[in-house]
Amino acid sequence: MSTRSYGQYCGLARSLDTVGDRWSLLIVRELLRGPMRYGELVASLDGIATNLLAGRLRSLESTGVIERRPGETSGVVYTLTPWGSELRESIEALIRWSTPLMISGRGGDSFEPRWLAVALEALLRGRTATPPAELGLEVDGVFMILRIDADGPDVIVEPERRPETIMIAEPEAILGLAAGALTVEDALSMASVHGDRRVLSAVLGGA
Amino acid sequence: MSTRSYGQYCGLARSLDTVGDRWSLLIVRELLRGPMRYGELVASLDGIATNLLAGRLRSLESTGVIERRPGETSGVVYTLTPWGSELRESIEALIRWSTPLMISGRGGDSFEPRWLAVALEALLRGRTATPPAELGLEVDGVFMILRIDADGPDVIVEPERRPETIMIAEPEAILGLAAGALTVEDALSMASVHGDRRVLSAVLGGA
DNA sequence: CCGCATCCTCATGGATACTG
DNA sequence: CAGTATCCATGAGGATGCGG
Repeated sequence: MSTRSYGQYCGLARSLDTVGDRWSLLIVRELLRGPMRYGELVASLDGIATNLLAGRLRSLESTGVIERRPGETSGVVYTLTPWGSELRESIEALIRWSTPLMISGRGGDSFEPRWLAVALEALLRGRTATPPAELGLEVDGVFMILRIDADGPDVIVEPERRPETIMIAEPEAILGLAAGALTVEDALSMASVHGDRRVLSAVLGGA
Repeated sequence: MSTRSYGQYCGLARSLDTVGDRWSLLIVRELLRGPMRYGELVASLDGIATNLLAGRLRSLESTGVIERRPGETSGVVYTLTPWGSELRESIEALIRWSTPLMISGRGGDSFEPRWLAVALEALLRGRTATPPAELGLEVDGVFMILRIDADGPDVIVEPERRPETIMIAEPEAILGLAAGALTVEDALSMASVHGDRRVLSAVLGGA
């Protein structure tokens, strides 16, 4: 379908032959948080042409990165294969690398809380806590829980319940804190916190 | 110059805005092993149009990924900035992900020993050895030393001296062994080894 | 020479309309 | 809702020219 192969017997080149075209990795990013329908992908990847999305989905399916499945109720849903899920490592590495690009601010770009969930897990990967610590986050009107326990970080978007400590902030403040580019004091000056601020430090602050 | 921005306030999208166009990450891969001249890049990235290479180099320089410097004797050399070097993590993750794409064999693709050096470091990252273990590799007529010590793996291409144990093989056999997709016996049947085979197991074989 | 810039052709991406 | 079909804009690939 799309890309010409680089024709190089090199792992990077072959990876890029597979997921290197425009939009492909963003599609995988969306599916990292669970199966999605075609329409949801169109909505989330604002601006993608529908023919391009259809082409990418077919290409990713043919290379074994994603699978088409009958939906629970109707239609089809797209999901990552086990090998496709292993792209999480690469995607998280690129997200960590992007820190200087992100702390410069949102500008006029669009924003989805789901992207923040992926980014927080990437930035906090390797961090563990016993006993588990939970922090509520309200961003762009969407509520989520960031939990760190012995298994590492995990973000739940739109959970049923709400933890005691809650931070209401712009994505910049939360990302800056998680990336270590902002002190807790700086972040607090850009946010509103209810509950115990020590929880905030414990979860999002430096080690 | 090139890419349209995705317009998303997401670390992955912003990373791809910066290094996501065709050839960009392959240029970074080349520079991971040291500064290179324009002509060397043209030769190594077989198939890249010269105007494209010039454009990518300008773009990568303007975003702070690489730097132009006066060469030791004459001309200019391109080198990674510290931030650019941090792409190693992402590139190595993509290389590890490519394992299924690589063990299928070389096909008609071109091959550079330098790419194997990067791949071996990616696949063996995290592995350490005390005392240090050294294995010589001869691939495509090029000699290299793979050394694993307390700091992790390191590959030297075209070294001065030669270690005692040397494996002469196709890249597929070496990669398959390093990736754990081949047993030592299988790899041996595809290769010729001089010296102590236990060194081969210790360096390239499973833990 | 080496380090690009120009020119031309064609494949790919982008926007929108349309259909099973 | 889940895509195709169509048409235009842009970027990639290849050959060649040119200045320091």
